[in-house]
Amino acid sequence: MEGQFGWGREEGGWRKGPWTAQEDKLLVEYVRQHGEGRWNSVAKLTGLKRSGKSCRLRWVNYLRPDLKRGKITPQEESVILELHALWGNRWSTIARSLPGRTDNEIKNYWRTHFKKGKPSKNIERARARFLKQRREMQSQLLLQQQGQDDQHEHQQQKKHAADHDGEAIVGEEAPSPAVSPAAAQQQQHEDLQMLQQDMDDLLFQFCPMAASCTSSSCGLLPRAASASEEGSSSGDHHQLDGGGGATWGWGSLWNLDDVVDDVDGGWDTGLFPLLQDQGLAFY
DNA sequence: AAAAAATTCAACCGCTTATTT
DNA sequence: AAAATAAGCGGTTGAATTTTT
Repeated sequence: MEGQFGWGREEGGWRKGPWTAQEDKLLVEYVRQHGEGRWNSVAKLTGLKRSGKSCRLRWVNYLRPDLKRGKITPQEESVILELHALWGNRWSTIARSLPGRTDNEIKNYWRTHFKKGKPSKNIERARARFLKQRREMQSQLLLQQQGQDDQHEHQQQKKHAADHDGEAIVGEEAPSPAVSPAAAQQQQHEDLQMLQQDMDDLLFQFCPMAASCTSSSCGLLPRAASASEEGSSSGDHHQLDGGGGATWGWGSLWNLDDVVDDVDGGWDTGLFPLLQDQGLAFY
């Protein structure tokens, strides 16, 4: 039997839910004989219990032979990034510049990777790991310090206030020439804290999202041609109403995912080694 | 090792636009 | 010219899968 899962049954005459291989076969056969379109007659002619809408969707998003399978490539990704910055959520428009990719696919990709406020999961994870690490480190340091810290009037050690809006850059501390051992310790401690802060900032900076998207990596014009596809109607896009548009967009190249996915080492090859040079370990 | 949380993505829905009758 | 039907679009859902705890 087939209706195994709760959603996948038929409802109001039409089957819904995931397509089976047999259904696909029927639809493919139909298209071979009759071409694309006239989706409502699929059910009549083939006995498939699917609405025309469902048939069209299945064909367009999955069965179409010119579809490109597999992961979105880095090149494709940057096209998506740029075009989205340019046009916002006009998925189908964007898809026209990515042969073999569907609007649905691009939409999904965007949502899972770049949805507002959500840096790539890799960054999130790295950051979570890092913060955890830092927490532990700090408490450890605190204990350590309490142990050997006698009576020191630490007057202005908290000089860097909490609201750091500046752009911290790693390593610009100059250790003062001659200092007592105790002071040196203190100094070291501060350095460490500062470094941690810096790393924190760095992680964020690593995810640019500053705009400046001039369509560089791909020669794509806003409204221009690309009409070569499907040959039918040429000017089919709706007017670019003032409302939509690029509400925001980050630049094109910050493919951390590439680094992470393609190179095996993940973060070991990216930012972290740099930080590890400072004598800090992660994981 | 198992349970919980997070992610993914195929497919749905409602709405708009285009085409046909 | 208007109503009806079909196609297209973008947002949303939720089962299956993967990752984390």
